[in-house]
Amino acid sequence: MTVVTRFAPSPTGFLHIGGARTALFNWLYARHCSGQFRLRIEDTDRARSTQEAKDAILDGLKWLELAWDGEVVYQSAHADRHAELAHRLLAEGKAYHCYCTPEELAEMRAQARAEGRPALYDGRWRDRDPADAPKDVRPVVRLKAPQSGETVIADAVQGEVRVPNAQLDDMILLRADGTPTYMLSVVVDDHDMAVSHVIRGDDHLTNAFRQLQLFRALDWPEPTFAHIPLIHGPDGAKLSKRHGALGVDAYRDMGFLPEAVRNYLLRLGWSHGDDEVIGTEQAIEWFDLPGINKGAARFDMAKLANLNAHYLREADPDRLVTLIAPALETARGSALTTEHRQRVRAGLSDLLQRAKTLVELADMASFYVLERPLPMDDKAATLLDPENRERLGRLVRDLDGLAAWEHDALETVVRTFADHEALKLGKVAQPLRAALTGRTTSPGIFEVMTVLGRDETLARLRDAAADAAG
RNA sequence: GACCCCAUCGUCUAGUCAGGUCUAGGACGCCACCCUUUCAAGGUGGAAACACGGGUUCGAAUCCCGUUGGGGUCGCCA
Repeated sequence: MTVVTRFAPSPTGFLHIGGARTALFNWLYARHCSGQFRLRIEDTDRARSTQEAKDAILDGLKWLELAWDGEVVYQSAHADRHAELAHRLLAEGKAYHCYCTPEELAEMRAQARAEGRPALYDGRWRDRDPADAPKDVRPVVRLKAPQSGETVIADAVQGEVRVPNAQLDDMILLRADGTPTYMLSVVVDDHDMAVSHVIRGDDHLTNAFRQLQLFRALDWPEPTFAHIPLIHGPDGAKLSKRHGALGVDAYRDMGFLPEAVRNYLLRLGWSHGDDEVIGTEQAIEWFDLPGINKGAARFDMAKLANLNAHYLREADPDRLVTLIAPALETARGSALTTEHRQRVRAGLSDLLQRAKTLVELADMASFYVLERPLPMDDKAATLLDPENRERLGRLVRDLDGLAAWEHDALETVVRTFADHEALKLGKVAQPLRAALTGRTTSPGIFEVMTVLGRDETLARLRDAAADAAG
């Protein structure tokens, strides 16, 4: 049997982090089984579905590099097919018309609740004579679900879960206006798309029982269900916008790499022994449904950042330069020259030991491409007092005479200079750093001088020294 | 309220199904020290958990029951 999984979001908002994980698990499982990963947009609620949301979902999946197989299926396109099956059920006596008004239903629920009973439809039109039908009410179509016994799901993640059928009422298949409901559409589409494994958030677990009843009424083979736990916020409550229910685009903007997000999401609720860093190929090989935990996991930005730092260091340097180039151009206010790119490229490995995100990387790299005179942050400006500026002026003369502009030679000159001034190296290195980078923290100062090159280094130092004179 | 699910360091988790090898392992974060021109990175070390109560058993983190806590679902939404 070919494994077919699907990711089926409703286009009512962005692709949030929980949805991204659901998509990842479906993608991974399909790849692991050499099967198919399909994408279906559940846009049957036309009032709430938007084009922006559809674009955001597609863009999010592309950014995460979770490619789907075949064409995107839009559920709304199959409404006729869905309705047709409801009519088939009606003709077979497996469904019936219900003439309850919304008000009547609300009253029914309120009363059931008040009496401590489950808030369900009581099936009052199930076996009633159609001749009783009121002329002024358009009926909905409900499934004639089993009333006794229990429905059992052998869930690949949750295990065997059973619910008494008395807890499940006759769900609506077709609304009063004749359009299909989600419950009907999902089952028909999953069948028509030959979906073999339904992997989704466990907020759908209770829906699964009703869907199973529908599959049976239709005499269709049942898919395997796998309900994965939801992701919670750091405080244990449902993930909200406040702590991470952001669109995946927000994570991209925060400077995370898609491979890092994938690895993080994979480890959230799934594990393979003590392995933490799991690349995509490895993930495809190892991923399986039984490894998924049943409990909800909390989202932890610090761990994502740690993983991101790891993938940043493993990433192709040229790719990183390309990724941070826009931010660097914004910082300097104009396009980057080839020399700028080369400088950033040369300084990258050192920068990478300090950055956890692309945003941090771009920020730390900015001094390599900024135009003179270099802007100084407060601490750097304070450090460059008249005494230190004059000292830098003297250092420029020693540096200017240097034959080879290399790391070790530069270090020798600066150390010797510090000795002559009877200072510890740090007393010279810090002002030097301020003059060269505009900040008090940066990669190793000799590394900076090497990457900046003789001309730019001396020019920046003269800028600082000149201020002492003026 | 009804139904369903879950419960190991602050967090993600290994171990649970097939009880002993667990004075409970790893990772992130945190703390200390080392390294050091700053900040990091790196190295070394450390604090930190089986929710609680009953059983079953020679023996329970592991099995059973209960309690508590958390989550999910109860729409002519998806």
